[in-house]
Formats: sequence, structure tokens, C-alpha cells
Amino acid sequence: MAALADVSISTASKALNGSGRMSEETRERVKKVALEVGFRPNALARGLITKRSFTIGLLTNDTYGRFTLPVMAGISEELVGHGVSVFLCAIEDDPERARVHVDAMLDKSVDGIIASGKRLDRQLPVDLSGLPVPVVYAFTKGAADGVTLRSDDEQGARLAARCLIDAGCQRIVHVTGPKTFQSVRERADAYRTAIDGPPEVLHGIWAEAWGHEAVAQLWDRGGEKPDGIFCGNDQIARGVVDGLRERGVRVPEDVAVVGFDNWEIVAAQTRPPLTTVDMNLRTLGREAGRLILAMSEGREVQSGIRKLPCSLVVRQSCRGAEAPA
Amino acid sequence: MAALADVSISTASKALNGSGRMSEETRERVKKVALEVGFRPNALARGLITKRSFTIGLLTNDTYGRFTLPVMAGISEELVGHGVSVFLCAIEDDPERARVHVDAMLDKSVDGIIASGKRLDRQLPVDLSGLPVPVVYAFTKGAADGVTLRSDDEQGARLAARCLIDAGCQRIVHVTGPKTFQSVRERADAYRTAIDGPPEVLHGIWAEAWGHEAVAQLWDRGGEKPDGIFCGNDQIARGVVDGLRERGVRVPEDVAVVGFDNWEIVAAQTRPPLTTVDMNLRTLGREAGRLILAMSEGREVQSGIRKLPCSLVVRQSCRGAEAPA
DNA sequence: TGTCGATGAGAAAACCTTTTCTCTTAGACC
DNA sequence: GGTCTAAGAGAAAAGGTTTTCTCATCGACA
Repeated sequence: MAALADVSISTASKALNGSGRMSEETRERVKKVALEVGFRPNALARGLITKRSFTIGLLTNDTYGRFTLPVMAGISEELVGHGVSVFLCAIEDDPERARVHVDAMLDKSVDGIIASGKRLDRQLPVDLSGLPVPVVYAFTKGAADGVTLRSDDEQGARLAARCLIDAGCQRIVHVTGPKTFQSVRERADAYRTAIDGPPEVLHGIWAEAWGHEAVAQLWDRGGEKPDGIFCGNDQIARGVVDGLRERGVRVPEDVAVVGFDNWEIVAAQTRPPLTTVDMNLRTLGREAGRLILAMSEGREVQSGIRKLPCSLVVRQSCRGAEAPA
Repeated sequence: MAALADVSISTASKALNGSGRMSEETRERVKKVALEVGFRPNALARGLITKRSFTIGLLTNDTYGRFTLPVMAGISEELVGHGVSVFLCAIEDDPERARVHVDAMLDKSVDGIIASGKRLDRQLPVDLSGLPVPVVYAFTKGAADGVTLRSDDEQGARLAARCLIDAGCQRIVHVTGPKTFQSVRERADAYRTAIDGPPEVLHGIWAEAWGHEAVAQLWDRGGEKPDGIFCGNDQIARGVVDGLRERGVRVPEDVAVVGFDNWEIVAAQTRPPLTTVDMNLRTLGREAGRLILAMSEGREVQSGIRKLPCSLVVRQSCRGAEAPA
């Protein structure tokens, strides 16, 4: 203990924590010695008495990490500066496993839990209400009286529609995922009210193959072809773009395409690279970190659902106002 | 404390931990009460005295999570049953951040650290030797005298080559990433010795575009065309398959293609879906968890590099012996 | 000179376990 | 009947901090 070099153990503690009363000279001396010997207080002992472990848990059922990873990065980014570490617990929709992880976290006295997932309209397979620690739901359905953070899918869809409209599209179709997803319905609704012409929504699965299929449906039938396609996610968009290219339809000259998710690996590798809506999950993660920190420090945080804005990442599949009509 | 219901605090502890001497009847009674009241020992207090926190740290510079996520899943899977939780620390090749995270972990008395990354021939930007806790390197370059786990890329490449040969390919080309990657060189070497005909290795970048480009190079020049292509990763393979399809070359009938990584999102969405080499990173993660657990319990673990075998995931781009020559 | 207040610093309790040591009791053996 | 041993269970220390309380000293004021 650094106290050996100077003073009593209690004075040392107070000096380092900026509490207690002592001469400025003593305080500085202790700090200096502590720095020299590289003294680092034991977090376990500290946590035992202060009831704060500087540790939070992140629970997620998004095994693939597509959504959780950016959220995680944001949380960690926000919290590492405060000395808070993050337990990552991947549960695969397995209530048993979820329970084990939650218990393990509680045993370790986490200061809070962030629940995250891959769908905004599904709860994790474990009840997190009534826990002795604060909980923040980030990109997953939360308890009614909980603190929930989610993307503003309607605003995101408006962004996409606006981009297509600005690019001069007259006839915009929406090719998206299963109607059972709430976010699909929200985006579709926003799309319907945002465009001028008659809306057309095609529901399918979240896969490239569905993008192809949708293009086939649209082009093989008679009548007017769309000149703008808003896709429910980047995988579908990629399928659509590939399908169009294979038919000799130019993107974005003949048909402009906008995706959703900004999943780099898909969006950036598509030919041409996709213009797409980014849900800013990293920012959402930061916000979740900020909130859980506040709550763990006892500050009041208003419960309810907070929608965080999406932004548009313009690549080449739709260039907005740049591209002449 | 559960002792209230029965006996002294020390007897209770001994009863629950299976230590000490007492009548079987007492032991059972304590256990029963503990279960009833849902008693869970405080991990902080326990860690303070036993010097084991049942916590390990996972350090990675693979922000995108392509490699780390499966490794992480494996580690977690292996350890959760032992009550061990995992701190995930994402550092982006930032030595400063790495240092902060390592310090935070040490403060929290982690029982061990697993270092992971995205390249087998690069160290993390922080020196983990001489730490007061055991370290296991998983899918990243480790210290010379450390315990390192990696995939057996040569064996994986042999698997790929064997699949193409079995499919009847006579002229197999290897389209891969930059020569600066050690794994690229290892795979290329294994490819060279595995095939019968004269080898041809094309180096480029890790992108779909390079796959296209390579096909263009191969097909636009005169002379004999390959009938089998072994790609350095799935992205390149996807580019190759797309390039071939656009030229009217059938996969796998005219040219069989094998990828590397088994990155579901790419491999399964390719048309046709890719046959590819899986590095079994989840298994590697499990093994890392097993080792760090052993080491943290004081068991001796032999240092050195352990290569874990890859396996072949057969989809449709190369059907091995099934496809007639 | 005596009392009061402020200031600086240490003693000790508390946090919640585990673990070692000690004590009591009962049974066995001579 | 006395001594020894083993069994069963509790007392207490230890682990490394934080925090409250107490104590000593000194200057000021009456």
C-alpha cells in the first residue's frame, strides 16, 4: 500500500479520492507517491463498500452481431472513459441461458444492464423488470415503464423517399421484408405518406434472392416500370441492384435505389455502391451508455421510448438532387 | 444472510461450498434454505478473498466483429457454465485505448485475458507479457513464449484444393489477397503443393471487385482457361462467381469455385451458394476459454502455437466428388 | 490563562465472504 | 472412570478499500 511511503491508509484513501480534510501539501505528496509506485485501488474491495462495481452488462440475442456490434462499440466508447467495463452476454433466444447470464451479472454487482437485440418489436426471452439494478433497452422492445432507445424508422424511411424524390423519381416502389416486423410497417407507412404517386409495397424475406424476385415481378409484368426503389434493407437492395443490372437497367440513371441499414459489407460492395439509411447504432449505443451511467449514479431518467434519428449515407445508387431528373 | 434461518455464518459458507466438516443433515438443511430464499453469494466479496473474480477479459482489435464474434461466442459458451463472465474490450489499433482497457481489467482482477484479432501475423498494439494474469492469444499473433491458438490455414487450403481436385478440376488457379498477409502465403504454399498441375496465384485486395478483376484477367487473355478457382476469402469468391456468371460461365459445371472463411452473409447469398473453408472460430473460442480457465486455476498449460483444423462447408459452387469430371 | 473552533490526520468500523483455528461434546478404548 | 480422538459447529481473522468518528494541536478570542 502506498501508505507505507507516507501516511495512514485512511489519509491516503482520502487524498486520492479528493475527500476528507488535509493540507494541500499532504494530498499532493500522496498522489505523487501513488503515481510513482503505480498504485491502483482494487476494484473488488472498492465495489464491496461503495456498491458500485463500474461494470455493466450487455445482454443481446443478436448472435450475428450485425446490430449489436455497433451498439456495443458505442456503449464501450462512452463508458471506458468513466472506468466502466462491459460484460457481453450473448443469449440465443434461450431463456435458460439468459437467466444464467443475468444471475451471473447480478452476482457480480453490475451497476446496470443494457438489453439489446435485433428486432424492435420482440422482447428478450427474459424478464428484466423488478431487477435491483437499472435497465436500459437499446434496439429491442422494452418493458412498458422502462427506458427504451430505438431508431426512428419512419424518419429514416422519409429520408430514403426524399432522396429518391430529389433524384427525380416519379414512380417509387418499396420492396421490403415480412409484414410481421413492426419496423417494416413503420417504414412502409412513412414511405406511403412521403411519396407523391400511388404507393406500392412488396413484402418478402430479408434476402438478396427476394430482391431479384421482386425485380422479376416488377419487370416481367406489363405496364409502367418504377424509376425508384426503396428497399427494406441492404441485402434486398443488393438483390434488386443485381437484378436490375442483369436486365440491363442502369442504376441510378434508369432506376435509383436506396437501401436501409448501411451494412458496410453489403452496401459498399454492391455495384454501384448503395445509397442507404444508417440507423446510427453507434450513437444509439453511446446514448444507452450515457443513460445507464446516469441511472447507476442515481440520477433520474425519464422513462419511455426515445427515437433517435437515422441519417442518409449517399453513395452511388441514388444521388439525390445531384442526379438530374 | 441465510444463516439466520439456521446456523452460523461460517457453517453456512462451508455447507454451500462443500467444504468443512459437518453432518450431512446440517449441510442439506442449509442448502435447502439457501435455495428457498434465493441466496446468492456476493462475487465481489468472494473474489476479494479467493483472488478469483470469475471474470476474464477479451481484447480485440477486430471492430467489425467478423472474426471476433464467433470466437467470443465460443469463449462465452465454454465459460458461462463455470460462472465466468467476459469483458469485451474493443480497441481499434489504438495503444492508448488498449492500455486503458487492460488497466481497467487488471483493476477488476480478471482471472485472465484472451487477446484476439483479425490477423494472425500482427500483434495487438499493447504488450501483454509480464502481466500478473495468464494470457491466451486466439487468432492473433502472440508473444513468443505465450499460448497461441490459430487456425491451420495450410490444412484448410489443402481441403479446398482437394475439393476442387475431387470435382475433377485439372487447371486450378488461386485468387487471393495481398502477399503481405502470412495466411495468404501459407494458403498459397499449401495450394501449390496440393494441386497436380502448374500453380498460378493471383494476388489482389480482399474485395469483391478484385474477384471480378481476376476473372477478367484470366478470361481476357488468350490460352487455356481454369476449370477450378480457389479464392482467398468469400468476398473474392463472390466477385469471382459473379464475374463468371456475367460471362456466361457456369458454376460449378464449367468452373468450380471454393472460398475461404464461411462468412454466412456472403457465402450463402452468392449464386450459387459458396462451398468454402470454415476456420471453426467458435471451436477455437471454446478452446481458448478452456485454456484460460485451466491457467487461471493454476494448471500448467504448454506454451506454443496450436493449430486447429479447418473444415469444408460444401454448398453448390463446388460439389467435390459428387460432380462428375 | 482558559475555552472554543477549526484544522489536520489517524483509528476503527463496515462491506460480505472464505478459511483457519478453537471449543465443546460424545464415543471409544484401556 | 479417565484419557484420547474425532466430529460437529462456531469465533475470528483476513481480504483492500471507504467513511465516519475521534483525537490532538494550534490559534484566536474573551
